[in-house]
Amino acid sequence: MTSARERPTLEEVARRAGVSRATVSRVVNGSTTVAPPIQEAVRRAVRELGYVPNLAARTLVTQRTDSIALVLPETATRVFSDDPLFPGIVRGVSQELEAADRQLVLMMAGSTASHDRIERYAIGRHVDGVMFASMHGMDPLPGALARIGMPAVCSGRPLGRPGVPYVDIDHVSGVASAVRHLLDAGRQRIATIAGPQDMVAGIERLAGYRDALRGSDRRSIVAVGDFTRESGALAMRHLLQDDPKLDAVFVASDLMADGALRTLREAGRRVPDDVAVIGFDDAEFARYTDPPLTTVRQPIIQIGREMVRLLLRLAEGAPVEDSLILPTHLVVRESA
Amino acid sequence: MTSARERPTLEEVARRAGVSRATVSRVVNGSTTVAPPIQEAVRRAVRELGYVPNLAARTLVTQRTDSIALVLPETATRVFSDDPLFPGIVRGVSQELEAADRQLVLMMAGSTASHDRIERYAIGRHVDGVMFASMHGMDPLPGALARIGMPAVCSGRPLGRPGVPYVDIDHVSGVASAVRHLLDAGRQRIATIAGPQDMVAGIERLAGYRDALRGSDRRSIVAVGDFTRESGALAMRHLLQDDPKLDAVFVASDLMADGALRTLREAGRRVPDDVAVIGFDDAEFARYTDPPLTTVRQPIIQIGREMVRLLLRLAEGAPVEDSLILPTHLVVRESA
DNA sequence: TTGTAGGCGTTATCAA
DNA sequence: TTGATAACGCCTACAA
Repeated sequence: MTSARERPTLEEVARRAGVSRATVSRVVNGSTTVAPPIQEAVRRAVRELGYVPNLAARTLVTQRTDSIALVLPETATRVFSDDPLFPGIVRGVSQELEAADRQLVLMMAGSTASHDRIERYAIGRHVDGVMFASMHGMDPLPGALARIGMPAVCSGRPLGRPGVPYVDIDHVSGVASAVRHLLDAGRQRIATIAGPQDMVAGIERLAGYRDALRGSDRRSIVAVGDFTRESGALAMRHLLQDDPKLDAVFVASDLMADGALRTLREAGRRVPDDVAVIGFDDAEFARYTDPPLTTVRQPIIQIGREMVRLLLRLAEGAPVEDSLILPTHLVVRESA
Repeated sequence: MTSARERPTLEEVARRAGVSRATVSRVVNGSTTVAPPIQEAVRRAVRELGYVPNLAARTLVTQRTDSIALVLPETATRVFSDDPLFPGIVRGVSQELEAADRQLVLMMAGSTASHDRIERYAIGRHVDGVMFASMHGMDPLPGALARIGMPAVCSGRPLGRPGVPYVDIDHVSGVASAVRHLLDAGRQRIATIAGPQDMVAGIERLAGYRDALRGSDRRSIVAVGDFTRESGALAMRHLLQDDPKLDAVFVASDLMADGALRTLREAGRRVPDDVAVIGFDDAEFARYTDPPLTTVRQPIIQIGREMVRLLLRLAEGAPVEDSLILPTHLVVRESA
């Protein structure tokens, strides 16, 4: 109904305030070298006209957009499902970006088409940098972006040659602390439910489990899930079939651990009396499972924050380390 | 390590292909009025140089960005919590946007600062249009955007004077079907757990409940939550104190209904024998509650899709209706 | 301290 | 069918 289609430009503000475009630009961008009365006049003109800078024009000359993309190569459904890692990362990223007055652009890429569109978006310089999380397989995009000078960082070591800086946790030592806890408790048959083997978190935690068991005389008992609750429940059923006498299981994510807990309950096993269970992540809900879950905590919010720091330094041309590995620690509750 | 900092421009592609900038532009944008051999030469140059158009420059002249924002005035934590409405909206929006080859920019605005940044972002024309969902109170932003010619639509009727087109459901008739179901079953004391009264969904569903009860001789018994599971559990406790003999409760969201179910269980009430429970939304998990939840289904994915359709038509200057109201229907399971 | 002028990389309007 | 050329709106030397 209302129109006022045309948006005012610097030019018009300048005319109204009786100064040049340059002066208006200075005021708008907070330069201090403008006489106070003129500043005031300009500000009034800005207010009266409702002037807001055209970001495209500004970007064209400054070569920056002040916005940063976070790419999650997952469908919206999966991103918003109850996996607590996504909110954690997004929170950390948001906090740090807010502090730097940058805009977060969240992009989900569940399909090839959307993956391509994101590529064009980033290469087209709609954003100043790109962060990746939850990567599967060997995605060439981070490396490709880095190669053409677009700042990029990953959460989790990229598979293949890194090519871009990344923030990750020490999966192996995290898992080691969990397995050691089980060994110390005298558990004899320690199984694992591993994560998907196309993701670095899935791969490394399984490797960590194997490493940790090597020193003992226990053999490894493995089932593989995909980090969802359902896959955890299913994997637990398989483990129970493979070795009905198992007395402990290290699960590579809390969500899968929750599924495993359900299966154990249905199978009549008591936790931790018959079977000890340890998860990974220390998700919010881990405190409320039945029984409360012993788990390896990873500082997920901090991971998000560190990604941003890394990226911003990268973007301003500062030297950055190739990787940042954050520590984990075991949170002992009642399930083991 | 690698550099190749400078990105190739149209100019360089033109030089390499031995044609003018205009011709390159035509090829890049798929104009058919270019001779095949020249097209081929240009394409090769594009490939060899790894040319990708600078979006800011393009936007500056075309006045469009091909990306659309979805604003959720909530913190990341809340958006990613288990409320099934967010994923539903995002899925619907994504699907429709993908079909239109537009980029989705998801923006969360839990704080005033981020709300302001989003305002600048939108007014600065970083996007071609803005969709709002989960609005609280009387947010002036949608109306403000519309007034300056930025296409905007809402999910849920905006409080106050609309000012922008919106997609919503028929809350009142949805609630009516639920309450009628309870009345038909002979329930005598029908309570409600309402949603937050700064959101239109909270307000209208409560009004619907009151309307529906008016015809009968039942009195209304009301507690208010904020659409979270915890608030539902708490509100149910209050209702039980207010009227220990209540035999039915209509809950304004499935998440709150789940909380209410838990409270009822803890209080030793059988559902639906002692107390019938009806929710609203038909979330995924409503099928798996104990007992499975009778609920009012709203077509959440379709809401997302319709918002996009409305917005795209608005953006191309086509006439659009002021609002689109989608139907709901009662899904009867075991809780009522 | 303020203004002038050039240029950022495209698209679009003309002529040729 | 192709090529100059003028915008698009802004920032930033540089000059005054």
